[in-house]
Amino acid sequence: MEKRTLDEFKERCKAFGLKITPQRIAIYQEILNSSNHPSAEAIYRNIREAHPNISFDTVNRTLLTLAEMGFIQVVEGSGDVRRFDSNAEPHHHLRCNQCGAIIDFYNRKYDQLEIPKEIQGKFSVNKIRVVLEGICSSCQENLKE
Amino acid sequence: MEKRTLDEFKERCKAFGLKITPQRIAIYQEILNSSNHPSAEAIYRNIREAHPNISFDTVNRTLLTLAEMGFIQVVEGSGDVRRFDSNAEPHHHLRCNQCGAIIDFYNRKYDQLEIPKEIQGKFSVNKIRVVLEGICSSCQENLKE
DNA sequence: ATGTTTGCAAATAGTTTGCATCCAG
DNA sequence: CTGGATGCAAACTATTTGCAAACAT
Repeated sequence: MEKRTLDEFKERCKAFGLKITPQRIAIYQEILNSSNHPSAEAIYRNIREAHPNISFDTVNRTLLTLAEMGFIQVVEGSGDVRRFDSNAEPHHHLRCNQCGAIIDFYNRKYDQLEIPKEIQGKFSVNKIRVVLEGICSSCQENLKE
Repeated sequence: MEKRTLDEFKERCKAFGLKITPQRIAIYQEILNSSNHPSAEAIYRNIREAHPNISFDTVNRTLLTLAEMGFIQVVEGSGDVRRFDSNAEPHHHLRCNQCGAIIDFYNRKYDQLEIPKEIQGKFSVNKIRVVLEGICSSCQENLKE
């Protein structure tokens, strides 16, 4: 379990050539406190209480930067245009982080994954989907060049 | 494997109280041909070739309707506002189809799922994520009322 | 000093809504 | 006929871009 300290954050910023600004620190602290999956707007609202002068753009841009650094993640697919899947059968997805392609695949084992006990009863599951993220073959080709 | 015929589509429309219009049929045929995961815009462009008078709104609205019918799916999360996940550790998601909540959970077994042989080599996987879709406990409560 | 970051404003993109007209049932 | 569906336009919402001023290094 990697530890998440302010110092570690500063180190990482340096490693990425990013300056340490009060705004970045405020955003860093806010996002670590949020246990749900907030939008930029929600984070902005919270931060404003302590930092009334911060702008929404800074929050939004910084979150995107933090995601690039790998400090946080963007919840899959959100923010993109809506895409439809003509395949109504149960199936799983390969997702290319480079080009954004989504490739369907089928797998019996994945369809039949066991639902963890902690979840049974609390949450009623009606679909299991496995998403494998990575780099598709054509992007791998392109990266070689 | 359920079969996808025009007749079956018409049946389903009737079952949902939806009228059978030339536009619906065109959209139905187009979406079945698309093996990738198109946006409404992309489907609209394709349909226009054969049906130059169709409007984008009709395409978009019909796709949403087809998704409600369960005829097609919407790719997870897409079209929503962007949401961030402060948790950079590998973890999995519970997704409530009612209220849209995303709940993190951890599971060792899921982290270590075997990558299907067909995929190894073709696609380089660097993250495995399991998404369990269903209804969260608080929405289950609300539905009882 | 200087190059990045910020805050503001404007532009863009995507989605949704309202409504008059049209058409399937 | 009649209610749902369509097409157009306008309204919204979210996201991105450009740029001058401010700031970290």
